[in-house]
Amino acid sequence: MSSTYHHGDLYRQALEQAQALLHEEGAAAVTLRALARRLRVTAPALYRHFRNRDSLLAALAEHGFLELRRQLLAVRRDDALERLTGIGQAYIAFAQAQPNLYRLMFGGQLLPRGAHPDLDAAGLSAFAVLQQSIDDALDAGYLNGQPAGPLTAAAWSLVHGFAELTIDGHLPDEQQAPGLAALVTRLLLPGGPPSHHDNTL
Amino acid sequence: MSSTYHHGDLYRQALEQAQALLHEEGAAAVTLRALARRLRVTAPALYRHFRNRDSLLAALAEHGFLELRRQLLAVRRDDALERLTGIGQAYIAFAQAQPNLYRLMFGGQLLPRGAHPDLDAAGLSAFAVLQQSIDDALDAGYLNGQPAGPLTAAAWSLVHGFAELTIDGHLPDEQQAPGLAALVTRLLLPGGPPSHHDNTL
DNA sequence: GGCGCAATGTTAACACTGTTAACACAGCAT
DNA sequence: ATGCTGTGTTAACAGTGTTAACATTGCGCC
Repeated sequence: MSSTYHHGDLYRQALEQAQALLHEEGAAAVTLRALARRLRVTAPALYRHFRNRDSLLAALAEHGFLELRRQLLAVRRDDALERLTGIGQAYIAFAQAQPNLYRLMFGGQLLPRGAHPDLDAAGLSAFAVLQQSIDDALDAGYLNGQPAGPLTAAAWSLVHGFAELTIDGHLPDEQQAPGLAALVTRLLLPGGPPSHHDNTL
Repeated sequence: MSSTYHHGDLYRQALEQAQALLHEEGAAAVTLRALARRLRVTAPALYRHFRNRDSLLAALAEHGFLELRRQLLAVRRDDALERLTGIGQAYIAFAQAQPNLYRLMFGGQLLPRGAHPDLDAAGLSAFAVLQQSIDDALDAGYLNGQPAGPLTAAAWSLVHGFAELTIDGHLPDEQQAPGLAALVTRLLLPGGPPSHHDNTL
């Protein structure tokens, strides 16, 4: 009827408004009908652009992983070890700035893996940044040459766990001071360059 | 009409079947109507025993925290440091054995904190076990006398993060070998007590 | 320019969900 | 026995994802 029968730009605007909904009210509020209302469009219109609701959520999470990767890549330090801790802090800052997005990315709502290949790929590409920075730190002689695999798993576990516990309010308030993030990311590391360590494979 | 108009035992059976549903199909499948069907009861009957669906989920999560606490308390070792790593591994084992329950407990679906006081209390009581074991390790001269607060935050972050990443399949498969859990829980720790010379207590 | 097709919207409908109000039965205390 | 309280049922409402059928538009093509 009017000039707006064809929205013309619905996919992009849907993603934007869905992001807004997610950020403001959480994943449960990202409902196809609510989203449609915001866009002044009927709900089935969204099915022209998303296979279903899960697929919309997966797109949001995928964007989240790409943005996380971007923010991790933006961390530049001369020293490899400082860059590693900087990346850890950037990771935690990302989660704390967008808790609802972060919960969607890791909340296990989009499992099983493989259901959304693009999402899996985006997640891996973010993970790769962390992995690379650990490899770099090892190459620079840090971390006592511990095996890279477990080291990466431990580092990611630490920042991911800390991020989740803080945004969910599971840690006492005093422990959420900004400085603690820095401290925690450093705790993993041995005090300095090569000293003896009795962990072995 | 029949002898089963009054079910007599609905609260307990509802919790049991809800646990089963959660374990088998995840939190999204724990629906009041599905639960009612399993119990051969109509959905509104459940409202005599639970304020609403969230409150049922909170009860499940609360039981989860109490069971987790029980399993952590069951870890007994002579050495304080060994007990600490044992607790870390028990924590991870709990999450891996009941991933859907663990995700409910930490998925942020039951926020904000304060909405379910009993749940918060149960969570704290589980956390307290970990905290106590760290205090004990510090008292025994381990962990280089680092400040207990950040140390606890880091330890919990590590095990929680590792648990979540593995149950969600975010870590490469090879890194999920059973031994890795042990290795990761140990990575946090300095090589041992400051030195091997005077380890009194 | 006009035509037809593909893209993209709408309407109507179904099955499912949480939730509430009104009603019905059971058992226990008086 | 009588009535009260606990616990279940029935009926209904609003909101959700999703699909089928239909309507409109814009663009390529003659």
